Amino acid sequence: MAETLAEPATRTGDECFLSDMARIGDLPNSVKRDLQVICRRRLFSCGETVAEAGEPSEFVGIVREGILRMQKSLPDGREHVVGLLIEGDMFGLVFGGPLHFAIEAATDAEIYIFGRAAFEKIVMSSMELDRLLLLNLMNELDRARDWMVILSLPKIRARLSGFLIVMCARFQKIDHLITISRRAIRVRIPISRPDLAHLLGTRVESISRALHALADDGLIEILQPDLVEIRDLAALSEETGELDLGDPASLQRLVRALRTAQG
Amino acid sequence: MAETLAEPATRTGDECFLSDMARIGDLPNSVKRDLQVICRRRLFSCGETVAEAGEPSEFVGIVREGILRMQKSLPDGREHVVGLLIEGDMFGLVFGGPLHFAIEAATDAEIYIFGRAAFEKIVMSSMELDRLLLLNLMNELDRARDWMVILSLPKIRARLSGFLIVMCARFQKIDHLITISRRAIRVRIPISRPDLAHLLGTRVESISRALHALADDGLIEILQPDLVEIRDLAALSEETGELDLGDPASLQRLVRALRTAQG
DNA sequence: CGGTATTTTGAGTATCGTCAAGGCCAGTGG
DNA sequence: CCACTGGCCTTGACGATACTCAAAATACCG
Repeated sequence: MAETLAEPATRTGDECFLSDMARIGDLPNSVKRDLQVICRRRLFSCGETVAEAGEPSEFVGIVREGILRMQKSLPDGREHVVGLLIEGDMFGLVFGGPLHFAIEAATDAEIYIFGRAAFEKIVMSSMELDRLLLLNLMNELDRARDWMVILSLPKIRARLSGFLIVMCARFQKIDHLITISRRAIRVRIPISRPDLAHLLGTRVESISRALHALADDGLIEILQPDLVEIRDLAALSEETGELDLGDPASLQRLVRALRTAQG
Repeated sequence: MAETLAEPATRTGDECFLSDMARIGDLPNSVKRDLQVICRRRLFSCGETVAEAGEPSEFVGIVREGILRMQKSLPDGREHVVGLLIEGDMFGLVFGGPLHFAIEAATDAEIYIFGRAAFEKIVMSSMELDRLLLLNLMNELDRARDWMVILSLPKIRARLSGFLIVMCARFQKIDHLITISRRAIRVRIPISRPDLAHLLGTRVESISRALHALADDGLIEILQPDLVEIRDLAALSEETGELDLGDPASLQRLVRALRTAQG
């Protein structure tokens, strides 16, 4: 299935593309070469299914561009978003059983795909790649726990605030999602309202109301439906009850960057 | 700190205790021997802190008996439960940075502890142990996602139902938590109401009300505050919107066991 | 038996979910 | 070029649910 549109990723002038990906650049050259050989590039357009749930996951993927959403499909037809995958994220169980959720493109996306068997072979030959997988998993686990903390906040306002903060902390490196203007941080919300509602465990209407409530109180400004400017990061953080979401250090880095831009 | 009360685990007649632990028994004998040597046994009483958040996690642990809770501590003093660890579960980041949450004993617990440096050395020498760590992490990730799905259910009744079902599915092997009587399944809730409330993202009062609401509708019976009998597992499952939580197979096993006991 | 902690119940308020309607934007076809 | 359609976001009103505060009941422990 995945092979139909796949094309070899070893194009001229792009031989070291893997080095761009988060953390993969640190691998020994021999491993990178091996990965390069089995790597295929695929494009998905928004809404397309990348991997079905319940299948043994015939490939491992790395997101090159765009956003994927992981979702559990409920028997009644509704779907529940349990996480987002962004640039540099890996997915697909490497040695495990079937996937417990589906993966779909939340935006147009570009993905690097590795056949599972071949990938596992390389993993077994490289301690470094093995370690990378382990770290990647720990990272994902941390993120899942962050979502848990956010989801268990009682009010939608607080959950939405948590979401925005996580976006800031984690998606900093994605330049077209977070931009630091002279006066504030601008966050582009990369998923639709229904998806966001599912992710935060609520309905579209509540999301809308909470967002505008935050705007009315001056914590944020809604420039476009999917583009908000954070006016008061500290207050936003207070909304969540001051939890330290994601990597506190990366938030501080953001605050520093903001001060530099202002001063 | 952990060393003060620790004692060597290599007691007479107990040399292969590690084999009892989930999945560790499958490791090659040489690895088990290596682990055995650095393993220490520690007892924690209910409420004690096993590991602080923010520390680089000086050891790796495996729960032998009892329940630990993982929690994020909020600056305002409250604490947020993000997961439970039971018999056979491993914890402690192996190659990673600092722990992002604290671990406390939710009941009296017995734990096997491995010094981190020594443990990592063994991991690096054993592909099998390395793989075990990977699988363990994937398992935890799955569980975290299950919690996410439960937490994003809108009604407390549904979340509580989800919790009970997860208890049934995952804690089956722990004999003193789940017992199958002739007519129904009995679940012992191993954590206090405040902890349960935090875990499900609500307040103690709401937990109490939801629990009694389920009881009034005949889905469960409250034998003791922390001991409920499930009268109608199917209906309980419907409350959650029919999500397939945890391992559906293990629930089916439970249902079969129940039928056997009844027939 | 008394004292403390936990659990439950109650009443009032705030929030959220639901249903319904309206506005905005993009793509389609006349 | 414009009306039409469908999807998405927003707004409003109403009922259901959950949170807050307070107090009573129960279990737990010495």
